[in-house]
Amino acid sequence: MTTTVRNPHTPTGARILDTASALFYERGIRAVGVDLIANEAGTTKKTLYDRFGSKDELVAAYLSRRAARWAAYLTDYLDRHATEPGPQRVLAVIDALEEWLKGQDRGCAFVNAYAEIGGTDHPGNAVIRQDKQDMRALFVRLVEEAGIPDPEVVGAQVHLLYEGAIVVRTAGGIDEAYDEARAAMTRLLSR
Amino acid sequence: MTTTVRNPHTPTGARILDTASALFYERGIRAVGVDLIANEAGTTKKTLYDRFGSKDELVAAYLSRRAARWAAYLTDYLDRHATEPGPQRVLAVIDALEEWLKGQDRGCAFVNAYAEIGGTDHPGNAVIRQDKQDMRALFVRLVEEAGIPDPEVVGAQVHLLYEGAIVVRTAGGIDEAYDEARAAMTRLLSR
DNA sequence: AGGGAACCATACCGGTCTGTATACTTGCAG
DNA sequence: CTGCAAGTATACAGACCGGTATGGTTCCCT
Repeated sequence: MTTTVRNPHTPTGARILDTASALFYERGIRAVGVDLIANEAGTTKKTLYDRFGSKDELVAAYLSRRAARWAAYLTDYLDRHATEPGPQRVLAVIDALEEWLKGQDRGCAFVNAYAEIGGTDHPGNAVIRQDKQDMRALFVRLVEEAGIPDPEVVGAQVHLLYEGAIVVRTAGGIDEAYDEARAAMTRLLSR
Repeated sequence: MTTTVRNPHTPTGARILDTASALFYERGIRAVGVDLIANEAGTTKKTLYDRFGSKDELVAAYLSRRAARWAAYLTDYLDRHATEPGPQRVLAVIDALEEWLKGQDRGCAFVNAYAEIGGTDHPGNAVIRQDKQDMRALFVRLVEEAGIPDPEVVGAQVHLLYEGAIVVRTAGGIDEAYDEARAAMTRLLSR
């Protein structure tokens, strides 16, 4: 009897996840079928299910990896563009976001995923919630390191501006959202 | 030859729209099929298509009516709870939102719809964009009536907090989001 | 009287959905 | 050399998708 431990970390598994990630983000989760993913990845549904077990778990893997990639991108960006603690380092999160989403109009992958799976028992929901809490914690930490009073309060408020800016920019089609967020953050971080 | 002008404003048409609205909001657009809508509304697909022409147009009708209802609800709420112009009337928009979404976890219908149809030529996209622009214009007007300088700038900033609060509250599961938004708005509206 | 809007019931269309089954090949590690 | 993970190819299951076709009934307005 062989227990066939599911291991997505194979060359084809990686190709499947890459393809699925691009399609899920670009078109939405329900809009993309496993047949399409397998074809575009140059493999078969059999292998997809051998690697990921179900579409839901593939979706969860997509969200997890996107969260990890964004975290890595953001950390790197901050270290390269705003080394010193201070308000500028908080604002630089918006710079990183703008760069990360440049030329795209699909907004936040987690907000989009929540629209499709929120309120269900889908394994992706934990990832979504975690991403928002992580972003909040990051803002609190940056505000604290900037030596600003009440970092818990101010960090949370700045986080709201960050999330609002993505929504307004993408769903609202308002290009100035990022600039507005930086200006509002500057006010909240002052004194 | 009869030109059969499509008119959704019939008793059954209203029932279809009511049913579809509840299902679309609760489960998402692609997750709900026209068969289910017709059954739940106690009618047939034939009548659904006679009234609305296509699923896309039914979705657009759902979004349009939700925008109209929220606008009416908000106007009424403000007139009853914060008659006088001033910062309190701006904050009351969050009160109204909290009441409007009370006991629900599906957040903003327009953000959710954008996640599923954004970037396509779906007729609902115009409604989504319009809703965000209307909310922005409302905030600018309320800030202006409050006698606060730079209402265009401050109104836009307050709008970011509003949109951010919905996302953080629902997708992030953070209950304090509304309180945080009111506190941040108070700071942006001061002096 | 008659025309048409509104509605119900049912069946069908081609396609897509997630997921499984069967059977085979390749390459590597003990 | 053998056992197994990883992969390909193809077919199928059963449900559901949006949308159309056919045919009939009720009721109102002219």
